[in-house]
Amino acid sequence: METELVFKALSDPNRMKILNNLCSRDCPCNVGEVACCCTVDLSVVSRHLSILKNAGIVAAEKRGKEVFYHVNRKEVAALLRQTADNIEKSCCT
Amino acid sequence: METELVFKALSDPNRMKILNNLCSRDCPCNVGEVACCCTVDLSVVSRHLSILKNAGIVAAEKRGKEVFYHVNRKEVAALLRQTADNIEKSCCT
DNA sequence: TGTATATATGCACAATAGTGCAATAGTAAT
DNA sequence: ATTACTATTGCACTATTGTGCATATATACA
Repeated sequence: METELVFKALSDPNRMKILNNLCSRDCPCNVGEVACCCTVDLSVVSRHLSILKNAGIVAAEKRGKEVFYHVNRKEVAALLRQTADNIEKSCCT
Repeated sequence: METELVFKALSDPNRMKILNNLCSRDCPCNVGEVACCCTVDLSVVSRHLSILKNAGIVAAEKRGKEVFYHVNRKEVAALLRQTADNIEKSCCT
């Protein structure tokens, strides 16, 4: 999980909406459900999810014809806290 | 201090280098010292610093003809920890 | 005043990233 | 096999962003 990829992934408004949407749910949800939170095309949401997945922020699980996404809560939180610690100390990587 | 601005600011490799450089120092330093860490033009570094400042990540203080920058360590760390908490709970804003 | 130094900004250009539409791949049911 | 549905990808287009050079601004000093 690379810090810079994570920050890059979190730097787009629609991806933040998507992440918020995913975070607010208890269960994984499919692309259609994720897409409800923003007005862009479903294909765009799919791409954003792929970026978030590539950054390690979310994970995907295929079930039938649907793909269910959920947030890697612990991992993302840990990375952010680690970065916070580093910034308070000396370096930020 | 807006979360999205902060993440956007942290999503560029040169700005991360700059932040690392600034973080690794005890004292504020001027643009020239900051610029040592990356190969881009000094004017580019100046712009990156302005983006970081605009995001609230660093602060500037003018002394004579130089401008000294330092990291707002506590504030940035607090924001990252807050975001981490939110992600672990329900929403991510 | 003139000159040197430090930083910021205007401008043009290249590279990157976000978007919508159409087409494709994969799966399930008829 | 065909149809219906979900998700992804190719493509073209637009918008945004990073960059270097030249110029401007600000300060200090001779």
